[in-house]
Amino acid sequence: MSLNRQEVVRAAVEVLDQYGLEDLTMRRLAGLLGVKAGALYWHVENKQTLLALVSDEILASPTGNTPDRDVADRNQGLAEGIRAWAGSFRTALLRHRDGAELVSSTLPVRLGSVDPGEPVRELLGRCGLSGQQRYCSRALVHFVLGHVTEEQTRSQLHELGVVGEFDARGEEEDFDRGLELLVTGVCALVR
Amino acid sequence: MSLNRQEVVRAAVEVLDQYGLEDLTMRRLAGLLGVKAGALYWHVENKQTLLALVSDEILASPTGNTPDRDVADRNQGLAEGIRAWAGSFRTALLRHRDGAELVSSTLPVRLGSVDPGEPVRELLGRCGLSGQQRYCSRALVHFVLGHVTEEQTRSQLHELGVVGEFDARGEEEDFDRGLELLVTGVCALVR
DNA sequence: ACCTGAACACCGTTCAAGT
DNA sequence: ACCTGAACACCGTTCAAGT
Repeated sequence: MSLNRQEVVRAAVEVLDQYGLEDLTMRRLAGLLGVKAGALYWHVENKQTLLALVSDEILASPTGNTPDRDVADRNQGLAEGIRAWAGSFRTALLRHRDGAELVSSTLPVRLGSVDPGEPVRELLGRCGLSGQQRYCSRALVHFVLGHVTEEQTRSQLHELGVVGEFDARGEEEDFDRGLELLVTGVCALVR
Repeated sequence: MSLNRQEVVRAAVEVLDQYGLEDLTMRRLAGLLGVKAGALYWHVENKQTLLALVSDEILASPTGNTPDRDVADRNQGLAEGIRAWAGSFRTALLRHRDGAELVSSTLPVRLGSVDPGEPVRELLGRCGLSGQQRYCSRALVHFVLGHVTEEQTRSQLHELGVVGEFDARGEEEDFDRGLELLVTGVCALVR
């Protein structure tokens, strides 16, 4: 029974969840798969593309946070659409240890095939903001990734006993209120 | 003539600018200083704190972008104050190769002593938004770091001939317009 | 087709021992 | 006080050779 790309990626997600991004090494992954490190290079070109595949897996997983399909068709719909997108994006990242850091590191390299900003650009297009899609989606994606990266880093530092408090409720509040700043800004663009 | 902490940090900034964050290794840094790698541990406790010191150096450097002192005292002053802060923050990051990535990685660990969000919290306080300081400054810092990280990564990929176009003018436009979304959102909080 | 063995060129960090 | 030498326990990647 031989390996294939999918199994390698799924095992990588397991290593990520158990040991974190820092300890997601080719040798450790090979160990979990009962194989030597060199064998992995038959299935993936290098570590960077493997990380891009893991990133795609994280972003492609459904979150149960999907918006009502027909809510998003005017101004109130724009705000709700952005909130729903941001919520499910954040949820997807939080599902895996170091999810936000991994996606952040992998995104600008453009090796992955899933673009988390795509749904929000589509939404903006439907709301008559075709000329504002690029910079609005960039701002929104950066906000979510930055916020969740900080959340996950702090929660891990807390678990290691390094830092004082970690208030999950407060983190979500800050996320929602910070997002609302962008929602207000985007909605103000609509005539 | 023996080394000291300051010289180590300054040499680290040189290595960063010439070789990038990935190649800022203790061995390479030691080489530049004419010393063996182990010697560095007499001056800094470990690599992570060294990176925090480098991050502080980057953030502490003046940018010539400082705002007019007495513009920032009402609503128009709030918007202008945020723009000035964001501009000088971005400029400081752009002064060094991988500046944004370094600061991002170092910030949540809280080993550094310079907090880039501090000036903006002070500004918000002066404008009657004391209850909104934390989440507003977080959103602003995440936006700037995320945007500049993407700018620097893309510009490097472009130099390596990996990716198509890199339009510095367009990047700055996206930055300004994205920032304006947050400026609008923050200003809407003022009664 | 898929994997092993073994190497190459690196890492960060520690620590006895030197001066 | 400050640094060397040498080691420890790792990395990602390549590639002849095996099956």
